[in-house]
Amino acid sequence: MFSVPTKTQYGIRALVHLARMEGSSAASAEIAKAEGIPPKYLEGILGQLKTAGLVHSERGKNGGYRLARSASDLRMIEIVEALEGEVKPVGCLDDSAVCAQGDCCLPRIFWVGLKGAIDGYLESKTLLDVIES
Amino acid sequence: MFSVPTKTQYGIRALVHLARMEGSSAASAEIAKAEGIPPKYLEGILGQLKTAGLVHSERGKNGGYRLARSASDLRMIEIVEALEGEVKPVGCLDDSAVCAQGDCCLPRIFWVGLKGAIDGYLESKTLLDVIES
DNA sequence: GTATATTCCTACTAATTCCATGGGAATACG
DNA sequence: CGTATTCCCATGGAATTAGTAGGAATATAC
Ligand code: FES
Ligand code: FES
Repeated sequence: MFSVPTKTQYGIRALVHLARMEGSSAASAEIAKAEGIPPKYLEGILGQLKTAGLVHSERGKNGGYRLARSASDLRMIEIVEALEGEVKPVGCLDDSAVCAQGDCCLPRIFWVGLKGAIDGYLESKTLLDVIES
Repeated sequence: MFSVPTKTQYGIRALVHLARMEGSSAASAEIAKAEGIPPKYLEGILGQLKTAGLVHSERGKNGGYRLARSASDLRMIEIVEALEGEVKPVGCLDDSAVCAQGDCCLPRIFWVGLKGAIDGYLESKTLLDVIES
């Protein structure tokens, strides 16, 4: 239950790798080899992280990726949301017209609480916390 | 991200329904109709809940299902685990020989923490809490 | 300016998991 | 016996996830 897609696991491992480079950049293929991630797959993952503004990239020879901010300023929830979208246990979180209960569905309140518990944890941790734990 | 399978949503709705019956039993088809759940699918779900010991059943005419315990003594984590298995964000939670980091993988500590946050919430809530929220 | 290393883009395939449905056997009641 | 119900097993379709493939664009080095 609640298994995390490989995409997110790979993404975090890649960012951990970058965070340890102390500002210098690393090529996608280099990270892939070091971390045991399928190279072509990682390219796409880093692309998503770039779109979200979490990493910067330079192309051409000697190009590569580096963190857009310091690891201490990068919350884990940003990474998760960049790769998989918002935490949303059930589709009806916003949409109250779905369920038999109609207006005030009891289970929904429970799910909202679960989202809060997960979001709270992910917001409380930074990439630096992960590296130094 | 972290979407909950319909099976679990249906299972919880069914248990909420049973909890409101004040001890008397309800047939699977009856619950399915009232809650808008595919009838044949619900049969299987209730079967799992029975195997886990959360509900009792009687078959034959006038048979049906009822809660095995009072709603206040039924933790939500028991329901989730009965239907989907243990909360396990990544496959390598136990198994330390998976990742490139080898022995002490940093991301793993992060995932263990996430499991703790989710489990903590699910353990803190009972079926009665859901009904009375 | 040519060779090379790299990101970037789009499309495709393969594998896995999720979501049910179907048919009927076993059981209980009256 | 007839009916209502749980129970068991197998199957199929849909959706999501995981990974591949090929090559265009761009920067550097010589
Ligand atoms: S609105 Fe989501 S379960 Fe009722
Ligand atoms: S052991 Fe799970 S990511 Fe390293």
